[in-house]
Amino acid sequence: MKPELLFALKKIAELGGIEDWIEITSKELGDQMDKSQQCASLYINELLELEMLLRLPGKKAKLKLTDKGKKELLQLYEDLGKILHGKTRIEITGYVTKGLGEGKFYIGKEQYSEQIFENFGFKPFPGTLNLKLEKESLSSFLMLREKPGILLRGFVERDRTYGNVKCFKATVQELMCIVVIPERSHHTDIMEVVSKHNLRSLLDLKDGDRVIVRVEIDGR
Amino acid sequence: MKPELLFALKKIAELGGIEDWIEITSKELGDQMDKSQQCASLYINELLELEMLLRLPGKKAKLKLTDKGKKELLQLYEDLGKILHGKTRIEITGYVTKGLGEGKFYIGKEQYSEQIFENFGFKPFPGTLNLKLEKESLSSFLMLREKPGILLRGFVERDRTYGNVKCFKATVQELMCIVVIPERSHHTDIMEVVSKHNLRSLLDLKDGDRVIVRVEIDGR
DNA sequence: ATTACTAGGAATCGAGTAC
DNA sequence: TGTACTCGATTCCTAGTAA
Repeated sequence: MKPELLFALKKIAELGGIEDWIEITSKELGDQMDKSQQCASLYINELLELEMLLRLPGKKAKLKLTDKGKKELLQLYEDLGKILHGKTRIEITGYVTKGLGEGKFYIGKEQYSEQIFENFGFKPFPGTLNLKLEKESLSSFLMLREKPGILLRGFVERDRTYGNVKCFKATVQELMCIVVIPERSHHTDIMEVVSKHNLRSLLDLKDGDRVIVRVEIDGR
Repeated sequence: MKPELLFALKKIAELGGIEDWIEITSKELGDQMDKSQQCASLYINELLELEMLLRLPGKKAKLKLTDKGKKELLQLYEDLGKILHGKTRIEITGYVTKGLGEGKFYIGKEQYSEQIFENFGFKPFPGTLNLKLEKESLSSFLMLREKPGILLRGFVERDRTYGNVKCFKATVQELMCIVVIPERSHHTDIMEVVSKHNLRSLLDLKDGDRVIVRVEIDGR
């Protein structure tokens, strides 16, 4: 990807194109970037071509980044974090919510909890803390799902297939825990956390409480 | 600054040029960036011109980013953080260490603590928690020092001049606290934190304990 | 070896303009 | 209004090569 394009993407994101459709003319974008209208128009078309941008036709065109576009910026952000701080530790914030998570179902299975013990050195409490993610954390979660993480291998039991589950070491209020992402889970804004303890009672969490999870990501 | 140059800078940083001198030829840099040797050579010279890079002459040249170069990357990192997460909250990590900080001296002064009360709503405990920063956090701290923060105005008392002090809202283990930076402090790797409480005893911290401080920075 | 000059070719950019 | 085309101008990149 060409640097100029990446900066155009950044500029569009900066103007609000990450969350919502923004109305912007190629002239305006050009002005923002100290480039001509024609040039900005070109950038937009190339970004559309690359499927990093969506456009709603109209008088003043409406623009919005695609997931692919967001990922491109997140990748750059993460790269820089790694370069500047030597590691990546991202914060994901959400609100405690009642289950419905698949996680509990998985963690209950001996085959999974055994693998957690092998990888993390403890047997998890057989329940998950479910967090409804803040809007601002969704992009980070999206990125996290792309990461390899630590794999708990799936298995088959009586005609039922249990898929792989990805784990990430994390902390909640300095307590070690694990973020659990079933490999074939759907696009969701719920994140599940497991721990040696019953986090809900240990931290005295109630539905709606705001929780910050710090997730560790491998340096590459 | 030209996008290509920024990416060259990023690449050099990625190869280790942030902390140490790295030996790299223009050919190698070119290969890394999918550009020709001549082009990479040009980038290097332009970055030297911009004072974002230092070079030690020799057979294989040694390169290292300057503070200005680091700041350029940090700025980009921060921009992206703001765009992607809507705010900037940086983590700075250090180890508890004994005083020598100027902070305690300042906080003891009624004129300062009164201003802290006005700005943050509490009277600080008359002592500071001093952290010797981790190497990885130094660049973040450098950046923080550049930020406006919240200003405690200095004053004059009996021929002695007390300078301005910058503050940043922060948390240590979910506890609200304030990072304090005397405006004319020297380049240092010690960061001082004040709080309503005696953090040292409340969190049972001993010299050498590792502490993560999360500092909030204004959205612009 | 490596760096950096020159010259030519390639791409990018912006003015004018059609739609 | 807007967008996006053509087409020179300019910038950027590379091959060749000198130091």
